[in-house]
Amino acid sequence: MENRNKEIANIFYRIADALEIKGETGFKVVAYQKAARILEDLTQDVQELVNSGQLAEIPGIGKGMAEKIEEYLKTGKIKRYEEVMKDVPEELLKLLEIPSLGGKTIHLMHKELKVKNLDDLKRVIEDGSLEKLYGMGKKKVENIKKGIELIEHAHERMPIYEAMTIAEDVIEYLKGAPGISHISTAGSLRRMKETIGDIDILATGKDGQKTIQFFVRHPRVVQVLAEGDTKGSVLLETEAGKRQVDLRIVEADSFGAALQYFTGSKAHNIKLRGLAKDRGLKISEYGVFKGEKKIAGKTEEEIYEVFGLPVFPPEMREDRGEIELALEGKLPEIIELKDIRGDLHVHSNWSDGVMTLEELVEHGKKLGYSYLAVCDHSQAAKYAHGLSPDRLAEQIKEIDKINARLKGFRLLKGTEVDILADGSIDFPDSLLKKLDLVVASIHSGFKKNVTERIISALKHPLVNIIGHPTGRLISGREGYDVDIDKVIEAAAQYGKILELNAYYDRLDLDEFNLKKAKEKGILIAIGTDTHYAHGFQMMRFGVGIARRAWLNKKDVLNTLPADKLLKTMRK
DNA sequence: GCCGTTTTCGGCCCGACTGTTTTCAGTCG
Repeated sequence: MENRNKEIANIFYRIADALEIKGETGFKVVAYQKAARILEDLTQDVQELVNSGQLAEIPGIGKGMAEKIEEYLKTGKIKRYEEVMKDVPEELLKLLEIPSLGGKTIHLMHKELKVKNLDDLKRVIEDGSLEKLYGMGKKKVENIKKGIELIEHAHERMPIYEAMTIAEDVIEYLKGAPGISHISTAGSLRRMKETIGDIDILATGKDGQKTIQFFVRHPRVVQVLAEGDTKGSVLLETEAGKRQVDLRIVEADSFGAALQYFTGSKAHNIKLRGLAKDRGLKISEYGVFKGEKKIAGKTEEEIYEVFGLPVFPPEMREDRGEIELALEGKLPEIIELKDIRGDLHVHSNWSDGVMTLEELVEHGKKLGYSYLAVCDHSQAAKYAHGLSPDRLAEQIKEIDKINARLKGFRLLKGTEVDILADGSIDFPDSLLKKLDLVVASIHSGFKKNVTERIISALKHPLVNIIGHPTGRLISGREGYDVDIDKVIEAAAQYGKILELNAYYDRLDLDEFNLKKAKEKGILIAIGTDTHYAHGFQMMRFGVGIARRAWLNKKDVLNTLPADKLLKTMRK
């Protein structure tokens, strides 16, 4: 069900690619891409919108798109797609992924040299026939060759934690550059997307050229892709492979405009530019202009203020309705990192963590939290030294002792208990009753009746939270065979809480499912699932994703003080 | 292909960079 939105989106993306190669006007290409993105962002099944006749009311979905969507829902096919693909070999679409190679050139090499795939392309590079085409030359071919190398050597998106670590390292390094100030991340990293393509950094500098020269001499640079006065682009060697980092240098007077511009998203910016146009203004990375006169540029506040708009949190800048709402003064408040009063999922050395209970307390206090929920594994999780019922009983006593000595901080007695193959819970009720909170998770049998098992856990009166509800791992696992919409439905029905696991490789629920959960009034618990001290830092990624889903402070359980949190839990 | 109380036709975000040209096209973000 849920995937039909995605299926149609993919077809639209492919039509867009094919049209680009066919040399259609760029506006059609953009129209298909926009429609595809709208479908991906929907929280409802597109069929529901068709049924209620609301489909064509969505801006960006016109008559043509609506017809094609309905056609797909009825017949499983879109004629226009098949038509378009008649002229464009399947494998040709993939060539668009090659940097510095676009639709026009692909069209040309397809028509003139009968290039149909990557191998053909390599051949016409080697035999020199590509270079002879009109408008081509030695350097263009050389750049295409480099582009091919780039995509063939690991260029997939990186997890946000990795990107953030690299960015912080580069920013630290750049502080030593001559004349530099105002350094910031930009792009999808600043918007806190769960994965990042290139790392974008923006700074102001007195001498752009010198700063860029300093930048490209970073000790881990293995290739310089571009080196100009205002822009540098490099590949850095990291443990995970080569990663691209771009640096832009602007004048202080344009910093806000550039930061706004390079933070994106592209769709958000296009909408903003449309607003500018309506008002006879022009907006670029240098500022907002009225005729020749620059009327804003120094800060993001200035830029947005021109349009009567607030400074959007970067996480909201996706053109998902934020601009329209803000124009009506109805932009919702979203949660902030400082609203978090504690971490609701941490492990100790009683199971597979490395920190003692005392160390957990120490770290929790240092972070300014007022509680941490100790959620060690249960006995079925043998690989993780899951606790037997006796050991858990012992841990409960130990935590009571520690809490008795504490003021203004407490360890919550929790568990991350396994949901077993038959949907039952790995601890007896008598023990669960002694806990402050019960997180139930799937850790085995990823393909066996997962939906039913999770729903039976949700029905269990002593289970409060479902941990990492889909089980996906960003860097390499699809997740359980689970119907997450049914799980969300059931959580709403039984008044239960779903976890946003903040560990960077999980971020589960993701932003789309969080949005669905919020719409059903479900409370979210954010926990880092940390097993070691550094892992507490994952909270910022969890909150970032929560912000991308527009969660409010009230949607998140651990913005509550401990007593209220416990009261909520007992309801 | 989408969209509209300044338009149902003619617009659609803007600029940098590169490489190919000799005034511009393609690609990118």
